[in-house]
Amino acid sequence: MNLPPLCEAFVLHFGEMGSRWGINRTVGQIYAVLFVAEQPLCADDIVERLGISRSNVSMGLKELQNWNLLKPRHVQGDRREFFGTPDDIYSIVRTLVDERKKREIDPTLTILRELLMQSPGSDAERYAQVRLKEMHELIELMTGWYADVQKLETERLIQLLSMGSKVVKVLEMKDRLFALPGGKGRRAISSQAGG
Amino acid sequence: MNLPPLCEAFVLHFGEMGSRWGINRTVGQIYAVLFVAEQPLCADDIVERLGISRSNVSMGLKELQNWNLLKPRHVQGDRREFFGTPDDIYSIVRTLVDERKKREIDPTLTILRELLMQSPGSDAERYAQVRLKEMHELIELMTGWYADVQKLETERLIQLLSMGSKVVKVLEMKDRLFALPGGKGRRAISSQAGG
DNA sequence: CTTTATTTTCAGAATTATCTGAAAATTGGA
DNA sequence: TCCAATTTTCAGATAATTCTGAAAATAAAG
Repeated sequence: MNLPPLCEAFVLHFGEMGSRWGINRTVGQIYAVLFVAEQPLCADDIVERLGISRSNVSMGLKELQNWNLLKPRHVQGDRREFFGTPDDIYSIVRTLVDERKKREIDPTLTILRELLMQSPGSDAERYAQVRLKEMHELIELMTGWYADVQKLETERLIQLLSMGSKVVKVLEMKDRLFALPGGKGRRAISSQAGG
Repeated sequence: MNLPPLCEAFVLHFGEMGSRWGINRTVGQIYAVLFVAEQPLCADDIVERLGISRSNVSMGLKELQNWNLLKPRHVQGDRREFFGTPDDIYSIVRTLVDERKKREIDPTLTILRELLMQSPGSDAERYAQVRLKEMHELIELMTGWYADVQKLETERLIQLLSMGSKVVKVLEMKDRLFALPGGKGRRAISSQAGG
């Protein structure tokens, strides 16, 4: 590997992590190299830095492009194609989450809905549906939260995440301030939650 | 596979998804079988349902236990060990997130901190540190949010997730109500966010 | 159209992960 | 203690994946 020690350490770790997330180690390393590179790189730059075959780099770049994780760049007077990663790290995370959702969560929700439509043919199936319904509701809750929060501009998102659970305190305060007689103010939330 | 069609469809899908998340397909299937089973199962029950070898089941169960994902159960007058999954699906997700954090996020934070302590020996390393710092701050923001939110009881968590970005509206309202002259009320949040 | 730089494809090699059966270890009861 | 039931281990077999080099495809420049 032909990289400064600091970069190499990061690239190795990132590749390792990638392989635990269902991403090919090499693809993770290619992404890491691009992430810490000040300038966009072409395929041969990556070959040189990682010491892997040109064809391997080609396939890796293709995969990363399928994930919308790369920014293609052109260098004046150079026929080769260069790639970089988005400057805004939040946009990287958004892309990652969106793509994983599309590939993994959405198909899972589809299957769960299909299975919940079926009429159970036995006690075993009836009980399985109870569990599948719980799972379906949980996934919907989490994806709903993400879909909503995703619309926020980054600064607002940071604000929200920084608050953490303190938000709940604010909600309680809001409830106290605006509660109608009989606690009507909270019912809208509870009904969404309960399922 | 010796399962009712509905269960089989779920088990197959879950195994497939598992393999995209760095979990062995068979381990995913074992978990899925336990998840939809009304009663705890012993290893041989799983052998029968999945049609895989006894030793494979043994290793799979061991791995799931390392992830704290199983509840060992005992059946009166039976020497065999039985396993189930927690009834509360929220506790399952908490365990999953905790374990992944422990195995993947925490070591990553450690490495990032180490690399950020080093004095850069070149422009390339100097720039890499800029990017690594961005990544470190983002991960700290997200894990901080999780650590905080994790403490909430499930009902509160559901409430918070159901609100999604509407929380921001409530925050804005709070700011307007309690802002000190000169906007002092928001500074605590902005400083955490900006880095 | 031809040439040449560059990228992509893909069959087979190399590597890695997974699975199995047989043997060893463990455990609870007699 | 011994025995029998059960679980775990692990070396080798099997299967899946990743990687490579060579050839094909593509595309810009002449």
